[in-house]
Amino acid sequence: MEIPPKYDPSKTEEKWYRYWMKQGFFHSEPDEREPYTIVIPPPNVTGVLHMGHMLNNTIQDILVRRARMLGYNTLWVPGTDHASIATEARVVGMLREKGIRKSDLTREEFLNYAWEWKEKHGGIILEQLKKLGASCDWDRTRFTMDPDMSESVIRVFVYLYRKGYIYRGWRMVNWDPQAKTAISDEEVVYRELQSKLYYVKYKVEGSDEWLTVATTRPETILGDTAVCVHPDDERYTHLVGRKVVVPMVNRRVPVIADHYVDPGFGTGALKVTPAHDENDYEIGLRHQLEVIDIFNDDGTLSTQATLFVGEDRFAARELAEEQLRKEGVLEKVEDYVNKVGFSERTDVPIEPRLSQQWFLRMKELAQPALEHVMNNHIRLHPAKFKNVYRHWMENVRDWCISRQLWWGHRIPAWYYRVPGENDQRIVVAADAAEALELARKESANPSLEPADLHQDEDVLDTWFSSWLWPISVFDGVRNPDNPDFKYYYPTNDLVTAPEILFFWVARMIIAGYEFAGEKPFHHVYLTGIVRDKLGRKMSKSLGNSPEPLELIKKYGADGVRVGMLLCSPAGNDLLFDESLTEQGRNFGNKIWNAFRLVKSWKVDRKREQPEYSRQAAEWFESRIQQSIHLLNRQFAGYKLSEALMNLYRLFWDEFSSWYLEIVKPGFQEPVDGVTMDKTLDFLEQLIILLHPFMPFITEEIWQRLRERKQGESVMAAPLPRARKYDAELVERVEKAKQTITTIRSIRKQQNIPQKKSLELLVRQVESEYDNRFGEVLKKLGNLSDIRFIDKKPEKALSFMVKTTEFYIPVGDDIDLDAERKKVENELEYTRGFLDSVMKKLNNRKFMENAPERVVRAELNKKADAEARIRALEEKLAGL
RNA sequence: GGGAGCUUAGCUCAGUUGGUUCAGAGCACCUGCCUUACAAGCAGGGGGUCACUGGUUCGACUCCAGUAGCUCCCA
Repeated sequence: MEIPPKYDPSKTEEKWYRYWMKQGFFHSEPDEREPYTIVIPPPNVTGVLHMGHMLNNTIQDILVRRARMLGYNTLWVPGTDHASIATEARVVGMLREKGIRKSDLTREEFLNYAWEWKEKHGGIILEQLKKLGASCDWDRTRFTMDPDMSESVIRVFVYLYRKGYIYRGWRMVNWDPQAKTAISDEEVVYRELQSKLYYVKYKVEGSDEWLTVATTRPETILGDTAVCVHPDDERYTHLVGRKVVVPMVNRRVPVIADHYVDPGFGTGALKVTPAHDENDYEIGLRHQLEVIDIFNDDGTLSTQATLFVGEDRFAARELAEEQLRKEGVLEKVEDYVNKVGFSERTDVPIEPRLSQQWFLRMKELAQPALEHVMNNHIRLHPAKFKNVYRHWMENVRDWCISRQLWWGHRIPAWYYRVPGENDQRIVVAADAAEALELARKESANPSLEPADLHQDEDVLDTWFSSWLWPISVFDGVRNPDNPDFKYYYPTNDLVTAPEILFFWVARMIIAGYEFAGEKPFHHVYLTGIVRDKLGRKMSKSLGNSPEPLELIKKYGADGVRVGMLLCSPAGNDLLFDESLTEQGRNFGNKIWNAFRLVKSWKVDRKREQPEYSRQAAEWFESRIQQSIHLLNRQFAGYKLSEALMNLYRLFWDEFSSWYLEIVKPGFQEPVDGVTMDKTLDFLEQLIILLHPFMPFITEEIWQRLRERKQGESVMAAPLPRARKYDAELVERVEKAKQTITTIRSIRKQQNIPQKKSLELLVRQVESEYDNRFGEVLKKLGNLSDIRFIDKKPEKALSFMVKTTEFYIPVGDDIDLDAERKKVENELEYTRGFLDSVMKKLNNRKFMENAPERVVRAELNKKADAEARIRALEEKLAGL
């Protein structure tokens, strides 16, 4: 069969993925083997594949495929999360296009639309992962709102509430006025903004004096309930305790003193708006200030503001500026750069807002999670993230877990009234029936009806379900004794981005210890962020992100995988460039052509194996082992980039450029049987080693390499184990290779064509030249003969490898001057080298303090250098 | 403002407890080749005062201190 000279991924990738699926290779059930488990970081159900996913899932697939080939019972659980805010925004947008407003719908109607949307669009990203070759067990695909997963979330909420970890309280939260929900601290991104600093005069009551404050948000003056100065600020001590009049609203508010104020900023006087600034709120608490909330939930001004009611907060800012100017109290306006928080979800500026939310107390829960990372029970790769992790965990703050949305897990809290009490009572229970029962009991009122109870309208933060992911995908919350959970948990590796170390990883660890009594995973591999060549984060708005599926189409999934990995040492950001995927594709083509060459050989079983081929096979046997040892170390340290480079060089340099070139039969000549078998065997080993990185091309070649039965696959081939090998042999060949390279170099310098065969003379005076690979030398160097001599020959080019002198007789056309110059240069260098060695050896302290090993090494260097110098001097004399 | 980390070839990065072949790899670059496996290739080659300054040491890319620049996280 004719094999095309270029590898075409489009002809193989679909075919083999279907084959693997059909054979059920990705599926796992518990058995007697040791398990190896990864749960996918569930991508957002609204998401489409981006470069970050490509990297992340390539790495997971490599780990999973390797584990499978090492004989583990391997499971990679795929799935998606429901992404409350993002999905709800998407659905609201879709409805708007149909002319439907969310506010016109009941909760149930809205959720019907949302589910419809999810069923239709929710699986795109998982389909895309298949194109990448991801060997997930698709039979186990999970979604964070699956019934059993939802039940787990509710159970956990009830459990934590009853344990006293969950409470409801007023807090300053990060309010997203567009999504109309609170978001967590972690979902706020701070950006520097060019804004203005307004200096506004407040009239001191009962005097002619004015007090000037500086603010970036003049519209919030409407909610001012105090002006604050530093207690030690002498400019203002006489005013403390007096009252000032708030402009625009003419409210009388006290001047208070608090250490929070920075006397150096602005005028040293701070206007205090407890409802709209976290620090002001704290000050308000300390000084029992009134709280006036001037905003509605959509960021417009409320009736409490009294002015500009119904205007958007930014319009109100301009109106306020105008009004202040009109009142003559706007002293000046300066340009000012400040940091403003934006919602990660909707990208609108966050409004600090006082609202009633549900919180999870974190301090205590975080303890075991902190310890087990610090003591390496759970290992972070690279370990530098331990510091960051510790810092966060030691300063962990309570987690706001409620969101003012409908799409998600509705908070299982019910409110009801007891006659004679002002505040509603709360019951927390797994469902309405249980809640009713509880409420009846707690209120001692058995006549309470379902209609008397009203469930909280909010849903839980999405992370409040994904923190259970490693447990709940195996139903470990509800059924901790089920066989899947017992077998697959804890999982082995988690692969994710450092960006969500706290959002998700830390919380999963917390959940693991709290709900399963055991860590969720042994290792966390933190990938870098995919950036463009210029180091900018890839984003839709910049348009600097390549379309992953287009890349796959262009370079093949294997090429893209290699490209991603080539630039991604763990934890470092990777500067992605399309040329890397090109390199990946080229590597695939190299593999393809090596395969093509070997397959093209005609075999003559009667033919005897040439000596050079025997030598090459003997060497490569050890060489491949050397790489396997290294590979195992690299995987143990999660150095996947290096592992790939190791194989890349093994295949390209060692196997293709050296081994194949040695054993390659002459034009139209057959190869002997022994060499053919050996070569096929080497190639097969290399293909197997490469499979986790490049699943498709390796399957294609593996299937063609030998007769295979239906149902067989390289996926199931055992990975070659590390065995003992002859390291010295590898070293010797390195010397032989160096000799060949030098001969080639000389040919090039002297314009001697490769076709012209040469004689190589070896002079062994002080060193022992090893001619074990002489036949290899002859073939690759095109040498007619290798002879040993005692005396330097006339009219010969010379070179040295280590301490061995080599000569190539070239007759009359030798450039004596150039040759002399070359030798002189080398002499000078070697003498300098000897000097530096002698400096050490003559240093008494060195001889006393340095370990014997090092001293011996220096003595060896001395001997070598002296031998070399003698040889060079003789050579020079002969010229 | 607080914390962490980084700085090695044009680019992206390795460099394991300070000591042989410790200054390395890939890409890029230069030169010569369309040599019937591969031009998505082959052969050969150049390139770095290891950010800077000082200290410890017989010996520093490696340890310590300071300086400069960059990045990230948190407030």
